[in-house]
Amino acid sequence: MSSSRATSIRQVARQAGVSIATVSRALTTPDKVSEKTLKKVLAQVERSRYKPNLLARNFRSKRAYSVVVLVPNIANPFFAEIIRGIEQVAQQQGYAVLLGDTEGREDREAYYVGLVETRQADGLIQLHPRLPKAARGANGTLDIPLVNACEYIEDAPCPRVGIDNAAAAREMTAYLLGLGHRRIGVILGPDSSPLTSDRLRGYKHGLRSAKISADDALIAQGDFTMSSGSVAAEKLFKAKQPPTAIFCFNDEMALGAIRYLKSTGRSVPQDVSVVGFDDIEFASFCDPPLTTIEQPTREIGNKAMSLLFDMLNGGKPEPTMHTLPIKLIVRDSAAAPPKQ
Amino acid sequence: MSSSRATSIRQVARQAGVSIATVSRALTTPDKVSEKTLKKVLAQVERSRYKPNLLARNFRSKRAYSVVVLVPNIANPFFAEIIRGIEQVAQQQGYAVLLGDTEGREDREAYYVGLVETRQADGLIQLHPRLPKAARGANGTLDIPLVNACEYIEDAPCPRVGIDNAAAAREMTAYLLGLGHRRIGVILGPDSSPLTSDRLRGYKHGLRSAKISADDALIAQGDFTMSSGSVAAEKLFKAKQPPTAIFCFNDEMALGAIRYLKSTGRSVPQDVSVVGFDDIEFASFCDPPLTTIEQPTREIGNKAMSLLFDMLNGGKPEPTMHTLPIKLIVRDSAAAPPKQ
DNA sequence: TTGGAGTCTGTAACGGGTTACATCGGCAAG
DNA sequence: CTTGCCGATGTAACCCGTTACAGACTCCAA
Repeated sequence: MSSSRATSIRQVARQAGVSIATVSRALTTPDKVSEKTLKKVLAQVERSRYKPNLLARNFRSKRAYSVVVLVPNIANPFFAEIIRGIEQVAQQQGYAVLLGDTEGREDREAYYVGLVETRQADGLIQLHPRLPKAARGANGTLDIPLVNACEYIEDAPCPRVGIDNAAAAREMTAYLLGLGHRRIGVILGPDSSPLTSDRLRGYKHGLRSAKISADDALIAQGDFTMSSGSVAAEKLFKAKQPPTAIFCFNDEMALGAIRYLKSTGRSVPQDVSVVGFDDIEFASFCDPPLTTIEQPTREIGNKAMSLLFDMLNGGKPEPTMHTLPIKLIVRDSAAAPPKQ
Repeated sequence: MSSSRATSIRQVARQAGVSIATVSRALTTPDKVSEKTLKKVLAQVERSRYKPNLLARNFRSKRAYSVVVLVPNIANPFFAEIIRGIEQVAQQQGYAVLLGDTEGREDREAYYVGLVETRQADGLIQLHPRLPKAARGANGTLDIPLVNACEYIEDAPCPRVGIDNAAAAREMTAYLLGLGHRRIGVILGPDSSPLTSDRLRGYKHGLRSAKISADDALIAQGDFTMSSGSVAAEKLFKAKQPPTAIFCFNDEMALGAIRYLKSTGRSVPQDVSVVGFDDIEFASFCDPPLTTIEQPTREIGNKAMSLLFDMLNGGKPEPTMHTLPIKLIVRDSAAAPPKQ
């Protein structure tokens, strides 16, 4: 709060009896300064409680040393974990993380892209499936350094990091088939999400491998919220031939589905099996503990930030996909189907 | 990505045939420029896709237009909601939010305080109960603009926003007493958290009003995690006279307690009532839906940012407490105690 | 016609660092 | 005793905006 102007490098220089260049060097490249001078300068820095003004430093170096993370909803624990991963390596590399919770609104998205365009931030990590309009340059290439995580953007000209959603869904489907299920319902994410179609493809592939044909009556739409899970489950169970297992494309919807099933007196997994996707923290604490797919959230975040860092340091923005491994977590929400 | 240097205000000025000052004025104080010139300048700005370098602007104005939010764990949905509230008004006021997830580590805390000291950020909102060492100046006053939210800091010389924890706990205790409970256990948060002692005081006050004396065997320690809730519940129920209701000082611990109780074959709320605190999103979706205290998270965030904004604009850092109202949310996890 | 007020515009200083380049001194080799 | 090299230091330009101040011009009243 002290309204007195902060000490500047010039004052420190004067009081230490050296030039400002020497002070600057003492602080940023100490090996370019003789030991004697270094000691003298650092002592004075200490004495006058000098803190370099990073606004000035960053201005000079044309870097903000911060990156924006665009996320649809920070209150979603899955995204939160990824952000922790991002922040972890950002901090190691001297970058700060600007939180860009868009709450799904495009104007906010544009606002945060604007931060990069005006150099308040150096790059952007996107957890959305959608490429911000503003980020796409005239000729189709990227205008700003951007990395895409989790939800991938179709043919975006930027690095992506995530998992093999199709393979994961196939694995889960195979697991349910292995338990003896033949009618497996799915609750999808929103249409706009490419990973929904990947997971759906994996699911269908899994069924096909077991020579089971997909049935549209077993497919319900959700939007990754718990309440949508309840609604979708209800729809599946109002059909003529309800499933014996439900594969939800995220854990929240699985929780919602379980809630609906319990409310109708069915028990999980005795009557119906329910599995999720993501392995959020609550998945292991709900009742019953959820069988699900664990995503390497930390690692996704770490990797995304590393990739962005490379781009910021001259790396080419190669549009390669970095696939990280998932793990099937077996808990108690899926079991063999009830005997007829 | 374009490595070509960005267009500067000088180029725009030259190409528009005016001085740099005129361009600057056209963009920041358009009413100081004649209509004709304004149009000419803006046209050129448009044509050359000029974006002012905010690094330079901020440097000049000695403001970073960003604030740090220090949070112990962003993956905690309660904190996430508060951050959303902060971000909402930050954006309105032209500030960016730097995420400071400390993961409980002091070095990270110091790092983020450093961002403010070096002017990469203008102020700090703290969701921790602890005042960062670095923030406290020589004479006990604050060195940096700081606002404290949720968890308050004892005698910190800064504005605080939160709820009346004692009153909330008293209300919840009264509710349980009203249902007929006489042996009400509590699961506390960590000792370091002042709000734990406030809630405990409210609980005891509630009991006293009903002429019930507190029993230390009914008090168990937790740390706000789900697993600690399970452990604490176990401790309470291994005692000679277990409680008929448990008041957990947050929802996660309540979920953990419920999980333990179910694992021992007890049902909630028929055998034991369990209530929480915070009203996180999962509270309404667990089984049974949790009776709890709703905190006005959005509003806490909004208010905290407004207060910080005022401080940054010359307001005095008055150490006043801003108390926001809570609401008792009755769901299905508490009922009358079983008849003996 | 002149003075003065008011509007618009331009010149240039400024902010607080970094860094290219120049300078200086010491020391070893010739 | 030079010369040359090298490490340490200083000088000053530079980054890109904002803004104080001054100058030019218009318009109107005296």
